[in-house]
Amino acid sequence: MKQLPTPDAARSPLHTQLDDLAFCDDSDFKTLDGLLERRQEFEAGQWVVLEDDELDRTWVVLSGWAIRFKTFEDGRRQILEILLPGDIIGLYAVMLRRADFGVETLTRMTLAAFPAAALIDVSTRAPRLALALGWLAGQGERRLDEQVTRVGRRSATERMAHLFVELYLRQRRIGVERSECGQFPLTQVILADILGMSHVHANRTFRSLNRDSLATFRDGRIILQDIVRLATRCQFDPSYLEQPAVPEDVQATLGSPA
Amino acid sequence: MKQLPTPDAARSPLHTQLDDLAFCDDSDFKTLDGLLERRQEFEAGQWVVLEDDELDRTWVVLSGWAIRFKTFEDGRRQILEILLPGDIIGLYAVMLRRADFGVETLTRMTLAAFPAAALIDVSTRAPRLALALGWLAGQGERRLDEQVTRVGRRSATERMAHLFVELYLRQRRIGVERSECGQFPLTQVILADILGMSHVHANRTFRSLNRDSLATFRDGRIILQDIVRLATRCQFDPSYLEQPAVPEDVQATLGSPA
DNA sequence: CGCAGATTTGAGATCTGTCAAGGGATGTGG
DNA sequence: CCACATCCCTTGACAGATCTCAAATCTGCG
Repeated sequence: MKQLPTPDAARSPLHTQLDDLAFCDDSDFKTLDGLLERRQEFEAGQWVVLEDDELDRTWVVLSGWAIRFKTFEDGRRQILEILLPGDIIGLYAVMLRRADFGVETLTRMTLAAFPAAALIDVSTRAPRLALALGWLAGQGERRLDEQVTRVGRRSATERMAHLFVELYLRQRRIGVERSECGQFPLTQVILADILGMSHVHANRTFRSLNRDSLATFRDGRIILQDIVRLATRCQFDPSYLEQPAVPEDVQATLGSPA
Repeated sequence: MKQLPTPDAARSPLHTQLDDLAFCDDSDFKTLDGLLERRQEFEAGQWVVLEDDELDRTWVVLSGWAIRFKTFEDGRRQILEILLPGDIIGLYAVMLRRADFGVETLTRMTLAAFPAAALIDVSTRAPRLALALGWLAGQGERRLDEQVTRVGRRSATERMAHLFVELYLRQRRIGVERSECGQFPLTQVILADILGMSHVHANRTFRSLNRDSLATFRDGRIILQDIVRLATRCQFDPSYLEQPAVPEDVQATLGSPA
């Protein structure tokens, strides 16, 4: 059975994601909350993870936006993904104890540290929760697959429209207010580095969407005006974002939530 | 302590990868072999996983080459990664019970089926092994990060050189004969779909490397002629392929191999 | 031989990057 | 309040990269 949202609003995005699985129960959430002891605030533009850092903890995003990226010596930068509330940063990287990427905040942000040791405990102490975290990691991998195809096989306009629709749907899922959906704190330089193009071309591409009344810019934020036409423009297929149900055999093996 | 290679040659690539961790012992390998019951042969050009298939098992590559990819309705295709012996296909996808990608063999291939149920068992029955598999998955994710960067932020020549060096190093790791290293069963159409370019441009790019005596083509295979200069050409940084040591606290928690 | 698939090349159109410059908003110090 | 710096958005011009279309060549195979 689905759980009601936790009173603690700051933690709800992760719970919302896990709730969608209809799989964890209150005791799992208690275990999770126990593991997420250290909470930490960041300002916009701060580094959370340095490239090539040794990594002894992973982070859970409670609020705010961040980017995960790689840079070259010559200054080129590729953003691998946008991190939103409910996302987990570097679940595997922490197992390897090394970050091959940097993480930087785009807005004020609340994060919860997830010590490496806890990750190993969790599989024995709360196998259902461990599976749920693996589930989230799987979601992240599916998004990364889509990022490869977006950058590799779509035109500039398609790339941008596709990213916008993805972000919109991810906001919807984590329970962002309807009126706040489709508003992104992204600069055009950041868009360029996500989509693998120069910032000049990112501007031209955005202006083109803007001329077609698909997106606009106000108060430092990108605002989507017509999701449906954006999705049409890039033949958006939302299946890679969908949350599949938990198979029955898995439920049988691990036991249903209370 | 490192284990000696298993007598069963066909299974050795996976063991080799796991051996590098110096982490699993004989009983772990026995457990692994027990899980990999169904072995299956494929011809070149066969489908292993259909796009949008329901997925009730994952596969371990024992020998041969394959690609994991996505296609569009209009025929565009993006190859997400090259699969080599020792790689695991869709470890997370199987948890989600759905493949958002296809897998197709490039050569004759031996695969071992890894039933979904076994994945859930393994974390309780052989936690060290479960961790080792997570490790491998982490390696795969790091490669995917690099694929995003390669496609998004490198020139055509850099992309191709970078892919070649990666494949060479991966062959080295899994114990391919020195004389066989740097020989790839890849067509230029496949190269194009990995690197996010047209096959015409893939040809021109390859010809350019060929003119510089960096790579050549013989008997249907690409053959690298000068790894060092290829690596220089794309400022190759091998750190994303390196196998970090198992942290001491992890060893302490799970116990050392016998 | 004839076919299918793969490589190769040329020509022209299109896309994208680089360089350069200007404008607007914001913040700081005088 | 102004001067100034900074950051971001915007645009034009041009060079270079890449795509598409088309066709020729080559190779393995039945």
